Amino acid sequence: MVKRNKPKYKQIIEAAVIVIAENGYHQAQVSKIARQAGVADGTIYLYFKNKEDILISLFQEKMGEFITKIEAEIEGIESASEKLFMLIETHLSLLAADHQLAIVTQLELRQSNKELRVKINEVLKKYLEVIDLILRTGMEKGEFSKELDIRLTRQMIFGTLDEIVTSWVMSEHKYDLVALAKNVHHFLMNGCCVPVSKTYQ
Amino acid sequence: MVKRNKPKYKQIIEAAVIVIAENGYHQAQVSKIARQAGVADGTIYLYFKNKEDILISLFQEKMGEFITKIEAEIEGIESASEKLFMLIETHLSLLAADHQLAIVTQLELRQSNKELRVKINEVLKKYLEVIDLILRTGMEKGEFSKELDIRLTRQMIFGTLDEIVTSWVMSEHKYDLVALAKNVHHFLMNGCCVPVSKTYQ
Amino acid sequence: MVKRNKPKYKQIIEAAVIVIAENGYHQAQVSKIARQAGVADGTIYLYFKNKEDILISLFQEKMGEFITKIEAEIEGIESASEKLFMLIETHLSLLAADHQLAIVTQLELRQSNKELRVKINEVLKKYLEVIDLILRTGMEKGEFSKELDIRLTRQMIFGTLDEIVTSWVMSEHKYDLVALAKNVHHFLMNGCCVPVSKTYQ
Amino acid sequence: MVKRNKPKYKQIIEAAVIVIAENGYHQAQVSKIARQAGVADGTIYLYFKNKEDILISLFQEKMGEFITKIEAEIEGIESASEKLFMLIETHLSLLAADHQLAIVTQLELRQSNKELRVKINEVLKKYLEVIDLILRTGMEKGEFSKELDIRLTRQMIFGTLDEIVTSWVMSEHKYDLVALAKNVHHFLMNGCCVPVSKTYQ
DNA sequence: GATGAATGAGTTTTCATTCAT
DNA sequence: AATGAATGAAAACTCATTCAT
Repeated sequence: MVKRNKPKYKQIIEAAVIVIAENGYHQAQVSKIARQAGVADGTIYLYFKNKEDILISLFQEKMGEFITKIEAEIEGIESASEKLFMLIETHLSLLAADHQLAIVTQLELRQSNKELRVKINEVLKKYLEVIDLILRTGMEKGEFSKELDIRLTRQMIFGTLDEIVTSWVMSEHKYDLVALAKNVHHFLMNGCCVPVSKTYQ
Repeated sequence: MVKRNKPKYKQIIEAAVIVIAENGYHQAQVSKIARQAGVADGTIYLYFKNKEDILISLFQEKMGEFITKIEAEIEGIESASEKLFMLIETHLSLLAADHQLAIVTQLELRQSNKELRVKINEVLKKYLEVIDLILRTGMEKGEFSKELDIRLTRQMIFGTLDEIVTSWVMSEHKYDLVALAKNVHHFLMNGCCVPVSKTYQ
Repeated sequence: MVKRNKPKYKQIIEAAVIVIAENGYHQAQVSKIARQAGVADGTIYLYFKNKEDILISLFQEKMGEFITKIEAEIEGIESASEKLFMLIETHLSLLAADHQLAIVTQLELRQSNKELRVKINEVLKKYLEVIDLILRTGMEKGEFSKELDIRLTRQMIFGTLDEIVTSWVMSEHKYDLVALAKNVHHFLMNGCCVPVSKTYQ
Repeated sequence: MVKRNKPKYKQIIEAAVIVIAENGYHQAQVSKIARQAGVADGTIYLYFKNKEDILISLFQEKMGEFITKIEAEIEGIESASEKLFMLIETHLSLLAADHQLAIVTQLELRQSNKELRVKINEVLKKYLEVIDLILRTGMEKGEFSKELDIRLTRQMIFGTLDEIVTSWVMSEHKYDLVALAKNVHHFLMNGCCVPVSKTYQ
């Protein structure tokens, strides 16, 4: 049985989310996480190589669930545009539903050192590939412009979503994040210019 | 004469940019910055209240120049769309032209604690207001959709630019950042959908 | 088991006495105390909140023993005058027997900041209460003048003893401190005037 | 003209008294004293060798005045006992009349390092000699017991006075210090025992 | 497997003093 | 005589990680 499936593994990760959300990245000492998890400091090191490993594992676990859920949601959908809408809505819903996780991923984990963020980016790649797939599908189906620069478009979609969620977290969740999905989708599909075609309709 | 205008003030800030870019945020000790600036450790504290104050001042100075230059570029332009293009191109140009500054603002300063980042965000607001102004102008002139949610659109534009520059920095400046301006502008104006109107024209 | 009873607690306090006596208050760095105690610097902070806490605890422990011993010595004695003599002799004996402690309490700890000295004074209060008790007993028994101002008399007795010990420490323990007890007691009982009564004897 | 007589010399010493009384010994930086004195930091060093020299000079000047005044008060007095009373009363009066000076000499200057306190003790010697002289006079005149140990008695008198004033300063001058003179004198003359002789009178 | 006491490296900041003007 | 900008040495404390039990 691998460590990943033992109860204390998840227990420690959940404790880390809570401790980081409540105390901030720099005040999330290993001993605090251990206390929150109800284990001894040393026990942490039976499940994780070091502190950084807790954070990477946290991100992997949470991002894994995140991607799985999004893929499940968009699976049966035909239209690329609708797939994109569902990705946006699920992205916003999942983070709106878990304030602590949102704080940890949008604010706190970004304070980690460059090394850790490189590893986080590797985990993120899987999510970016989901976006890429939607884009390629849309281009093949003629829904999206054939001239899209995939990498650039993916960066813009991800950057857009990320900034929106971060702003929402920094505003202390004052407004309804999910309600923005429709507008976000419309912007990503049509930009901010006046829809010329419609004026001729 | 205020400290801000004394030569050592700027000298220390330039030293901080170099030291942070080369060593990373967490390895940028005050003594290293002092050595780079060619002053004694204690001299730093004649110009800055504490280490955090160096970083905030750095961001204020650089962001101030950044905004001033962008405002100068877009000033005489009539069309909001062209203003937006110029903002994008200048944003990318300025950071492409100063690799060290790009590393510091896109990667290193984000590792700072929440307190510092809150202060950084206050400085950022002035830039976001420039974007807002372009959006409002464009809406009034009929160039941009009248239904734009200003806050949301501004977040998407800034999030897009920020993610593009960050990706470019993390790729270690492997490609031409400024060359992306045209595509970015097109995406922000038209989104990723097939330009329906044009097919009917 | 509370920290106070763990062996390292006392070990660190004894180390602090030695280091302060040998190096002086301002040269008694935490790392020096740790080295003398045979523990790591960090271990100090498992037993003491901060450096000041070491010094307060040192004073509390030593003053606690001091008072306990004096109370034990004077307990069975009937006469208030003899109680006072025993207090004087024990006070001088205990400090004469521990040169290092005498240096620390008479000279070095007085260099501490006001905050620490306020806390030291709180500990001292318990000793002053022992003096008060002797004075009240003596007044009730008719041994001491009924017109004594308790607070003032206590201050004079303590001030006398303190100055004598301090002078002895500053003289670098050149003479026999305990031998002074008899004269000190006589002075405190009779003052410096000619014993009028005796002239009539 | 020696420095001692130049106006800035006294000006700096007065500034030091004020700054130390208001801020405490450890918060009395040279630059603060300079500002209070209305001179530049560097000017201090035209009048004093170093910071310690300010403090020693302060003590010398103030103690000099102190001794001069006390000597003037006791000069014409015949009786040693009355001389002693006048010394006590003047000692208490002078410090009661200058709260700032009392704080500085009783509390703040004692935080200085051992080296400085050794020099302070040298200045104190002159005062102790005044006490010694009274004692010797009294012994010669038959007012004081012929068996007095001069050094010890002087220590007890000084220790008594010092402790009384220190207690008063620490109580934040809550009671009338000078009013205690009579009782203090009576105690120093007769001790705390019941005046046996008088009962026979 | 679990514990938790012990370790020790590493950095910001203050402030007395100097000296060119 | 007076200035005040510049200097640079020095120390408390935290916390990730280990390892004997």
